[in-house]
Amino acid sequence: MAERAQFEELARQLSAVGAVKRDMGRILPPDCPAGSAAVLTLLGRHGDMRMSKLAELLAVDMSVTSRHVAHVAARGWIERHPDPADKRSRILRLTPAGLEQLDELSRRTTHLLAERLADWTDEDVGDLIRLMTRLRASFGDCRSAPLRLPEPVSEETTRTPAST
Amino acid sequence: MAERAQFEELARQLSAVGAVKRDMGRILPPDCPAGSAAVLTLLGRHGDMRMSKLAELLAVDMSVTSRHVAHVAARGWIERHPDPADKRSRILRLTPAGLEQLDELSRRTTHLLAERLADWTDEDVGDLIRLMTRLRASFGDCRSAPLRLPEPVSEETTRTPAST
DNA sequence: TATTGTTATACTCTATAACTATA
DNA sequence: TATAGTTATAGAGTATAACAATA
Repeated sequence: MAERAQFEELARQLSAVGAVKRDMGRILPPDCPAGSAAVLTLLGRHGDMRMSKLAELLAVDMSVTSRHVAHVAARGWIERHPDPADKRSRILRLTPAGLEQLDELSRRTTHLLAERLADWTDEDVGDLIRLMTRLRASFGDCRSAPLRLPEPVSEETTRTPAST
Repeated sequence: MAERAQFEELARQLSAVGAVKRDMGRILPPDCPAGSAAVLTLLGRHGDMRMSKLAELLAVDMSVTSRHVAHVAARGWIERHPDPADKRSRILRLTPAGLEQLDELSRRTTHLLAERLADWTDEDVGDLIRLMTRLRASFGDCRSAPLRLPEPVSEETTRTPAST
């Protein structure tokens, strides 16, 4: 168990990491704020899903999810299909334009991070990712979905954000 | 240098850490939102300072700092003294009531983190603090260093022109 | 009656720009 | 003219509550 001073420092770092997030937000494409980018990213990683599932992954209220999704859908980046199994639900799916947008997002964030973290080793970045993932999990975050981040690109037919 | 997939994952974690921050925000005392808490914390940690210095530590615009400070001052948690060396400046100082509020803040955040991170070792927390601190340092003065974006792949996008 | 999703409303945080007071 | 700080305005993100459609 850590000490009080450490917890206070962690709280400070959590508060201050907003500056990094804002910096990332400044290089987003036009009409694609952070909320939209998160929607596209999660759909790209986890595939088609319902609103409620997306809200869970975003860890925000469904009303917030609805707004972000409406924004993204209005720009043609996703489509909302009726769920044959439950007419109340809507299945979200990336469009080809959405895949392009997602690729542009990936290119920009990758470029920014590669520049800012030029002196970080692969292991440094991996450690930070692992600890942040664990932090979210410790806060009762249901988002720890089986994300096959490692390298399972066995097939290219599904929506993978066109990396490489 | 890390790889693209790693950078994408880090971007996702940065986006998602907002859920943790919101969870922390929910246990703040009445009339003390996150912005106010950050002001009190930084004054408690670094001692009396001017607005411009506080804005730098907060990593937000001075106008934002001014609003937070006004909120905190209106509740009697800090005082704004004239700077004898520069009459444009104001020296910020915690009041006894501010110190009490700061202690309450510390108690609540420590309690929450101690509960959420019950299975974290002292070293785990230290590693996360170190890496987040380094992350912020690597982004440094992100506000004054606009990033040059790579050229879009094929289509002509409507990006902000030149920006110079 | 419960659940899925949308919409209305309000609040927090932030940046830009215009403004004042002083250097 | 330049700087420290304030205020007005606008935009993004979020949560709560009321609502509609379906289970």
